[in-house]
Amino acid sequence: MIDVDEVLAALAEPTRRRLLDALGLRGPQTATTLAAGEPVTRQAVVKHLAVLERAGLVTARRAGREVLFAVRPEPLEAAARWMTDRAAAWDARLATIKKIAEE
Amino acid sequence: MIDVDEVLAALAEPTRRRLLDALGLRGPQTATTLAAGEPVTRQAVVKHLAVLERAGLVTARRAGREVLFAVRPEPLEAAARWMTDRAAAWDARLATIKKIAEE
DNA sequence: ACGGCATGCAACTCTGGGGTTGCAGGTTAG
DNA sequence: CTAACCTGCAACCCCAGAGTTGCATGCCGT
Repeated sequence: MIDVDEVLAALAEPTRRRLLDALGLRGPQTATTLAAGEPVTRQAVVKHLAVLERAGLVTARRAGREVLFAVRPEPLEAAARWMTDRAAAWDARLATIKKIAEE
Repeated sequence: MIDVDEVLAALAEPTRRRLLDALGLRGPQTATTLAAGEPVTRQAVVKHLAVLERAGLVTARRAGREVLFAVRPEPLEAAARWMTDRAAAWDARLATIKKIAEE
């Protein structure tokens, strides 16, 4: 369901991370509002939000003439699990190698 | 110490993730060996390894005429913590907003 | 000593994606 | 009704970075 590849690609961008922080800190906002706090155009923000939405990190909700974006924590948690799983696997592997080397 | 920005940027690349998987699965290997299992040149692999090393995800160890690369789990764990922290903060924020809306 | 293999360095190509501008389409407030 | 405001679409610029080729350097085994 959650595509870790897309989540990681989305998080690789500093501007996108700042947008997520802004949404997480000050609650749901529109692209225009977000753009006011960023050094880029509204259009650039819109594109970033599209990437974030594709990764499942934000959801868009229409309210009249404006579109509110809100964060969604699940993909972050999934990506974090993906990482800890790999880290654990590596640790196990390294331990095995060390053990073999000691014999 | 560990720069989450660089870790995320490093993990955003599919080839780099595959290289990490190869190293985590089959243990320390040289750039040449790794390149044999990838659809790209050895030079490309070398560049990727440089990025991974800068992020702290791998370490290089010289052994005679070859250079062995090995994974290092710590940066992954740090990045995972970074994510879960943010996810938790968002959850708290969302709960607060929901509570306010209900009153 | 030398042939073979692995690394190291440099210059070059080219595509993806971040950013911009300009304008058209809706919606709301007054 | 209309002016103001926000969103949506399209075309365009630009550069970082992924990838390549070619060659020089360095280490090993025999």
